[in-house]
Amino acid sequence: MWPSSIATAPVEAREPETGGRNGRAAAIYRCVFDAIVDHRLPPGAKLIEEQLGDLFNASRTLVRSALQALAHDHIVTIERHRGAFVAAPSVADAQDIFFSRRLVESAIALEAADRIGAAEIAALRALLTHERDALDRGDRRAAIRLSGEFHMTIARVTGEGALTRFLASLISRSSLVIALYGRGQASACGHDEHMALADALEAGDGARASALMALHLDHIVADLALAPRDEAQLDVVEILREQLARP
Amino acid sequence: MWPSSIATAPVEAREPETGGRNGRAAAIYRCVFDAIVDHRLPPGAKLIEEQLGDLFNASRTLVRSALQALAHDHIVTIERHRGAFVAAPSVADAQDIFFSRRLVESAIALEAADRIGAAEIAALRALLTHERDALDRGDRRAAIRLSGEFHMTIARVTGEGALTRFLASLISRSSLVIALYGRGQASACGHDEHMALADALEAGDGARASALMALHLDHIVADLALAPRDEAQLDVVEILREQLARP
DNA sequence: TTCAGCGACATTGTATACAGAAGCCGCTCG
DNA sequence: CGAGCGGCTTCTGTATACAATGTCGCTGAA
Repeated sequence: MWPSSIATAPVEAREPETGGRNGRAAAIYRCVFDAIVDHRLPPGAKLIEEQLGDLFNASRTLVRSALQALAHDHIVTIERHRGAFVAAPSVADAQDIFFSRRLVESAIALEAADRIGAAEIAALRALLTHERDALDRGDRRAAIRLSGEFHMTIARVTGEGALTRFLASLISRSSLVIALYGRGQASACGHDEHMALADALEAGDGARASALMALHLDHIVADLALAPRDEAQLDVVEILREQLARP
Repeated sequence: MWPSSIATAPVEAREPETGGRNGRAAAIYRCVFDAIVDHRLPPGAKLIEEQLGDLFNASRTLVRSALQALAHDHIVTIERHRGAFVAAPSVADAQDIFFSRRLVESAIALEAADRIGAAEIAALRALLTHERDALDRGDRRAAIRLSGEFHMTIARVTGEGALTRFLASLISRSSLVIALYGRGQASACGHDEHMALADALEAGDGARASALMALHLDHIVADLALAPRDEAQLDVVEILREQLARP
């Protein structure tokens, strides 16, 4: 009675998740989003409405709309009467992001191992090849993007829906975390683990895939330099506070 | 030990998640949000900007900001040049929402069993008492809200972060699904299962809690009347499509 | 009676104007 | 010479005006 297409139909294919806005605002959203995720706009960078408006030949109205959507995704922070800035996740935020990813992605891996098909395996292998290339030629930017693609490809095996979108949001925030706390090439370098993950998925071994995924994310977070930034300034405050507390 | 006010506290007390907006827009957001989740505004209801603006003594600017935030949460649908409507999740959306909840919440239950403390157990028990009361006096609205609170309380054992917010969003969308597809008292009626869940958590039996959670959510979805609404119209389209495909 | 065409109305999309807050810079005074 | 302060500038917050577009009802003819 009900066509089977319902099961596989994308839950929301049309909307690029800009907060419901259309065309022009979405373009601004996407452009700024890409710039941030690609580390062309660093955390903390100020995003001035009129500036962006001039750049996109749009009024502040549209720019604000895009900025609000970005703020909703925690990619941008809006401070009252101060403006919008590229988000700078705190250490606690970073831990939260990876805690969430660990929980969600290990469950996804378990699920995906049962459902994954040949085409998807092939897609994963292709991504791994590109990732290898990017690492070989030292293209950090591409490596990070491909790593995200890899994780998203696994997630999409379970369908395109709320969960996938949530993970996409976590992955883009991860990019910010890496920009802030990543050191050297460590963070993009789960390449071997990615391969092991693809193997486990291909073997249909959900339990192993799930465990590998958890481990992989643990390693990423372990490789971060999770110390608070702005040490100098923070230290001043801390030192003064300690000084005052002393008898 | 635990103030009873918790029972009536909104699902998401701290951050109204309005896309970073402040004060007035957040108030509009919250008011409309509550009205929708409490089934005072039915799915499909049109939300006219100027109307809401008059109601809140605010200009359309603020109303739009709130509506966009709601749209981002998929509580409201914005159609270009047509306006904003209370979202009416499709059958596929409903399945997606509960698939996501099942995956996330069973993992959360596993985690929470290890971390839950006496105070949190007590909070769960208190919620169950209130839920019992609500069911006894046939207060469907309260029962649904308390059920959501119960799930959120478990989630909060694992911390307050992205994951908790995501679940809050899924739970509010569940409320819409129940409004559309819920039949009788079935959907609010996981009361016994909630109790078993609390027991498992108290016993620290993560595996059992996780399994119970998955089962519980399966039961909720099984109790929905997941048939497409607007059957007449859809049938016409379907029939014509079949007609055309015929040789 | 029904349906197509058309036009007025209602509602949203976008731009802009104005007000208010926060930060900055130079000025003055100790 | 340095610190405190007041005006100025810049940017955001909100309202409103105008343009674009969809909706609905009316009219007229088949």
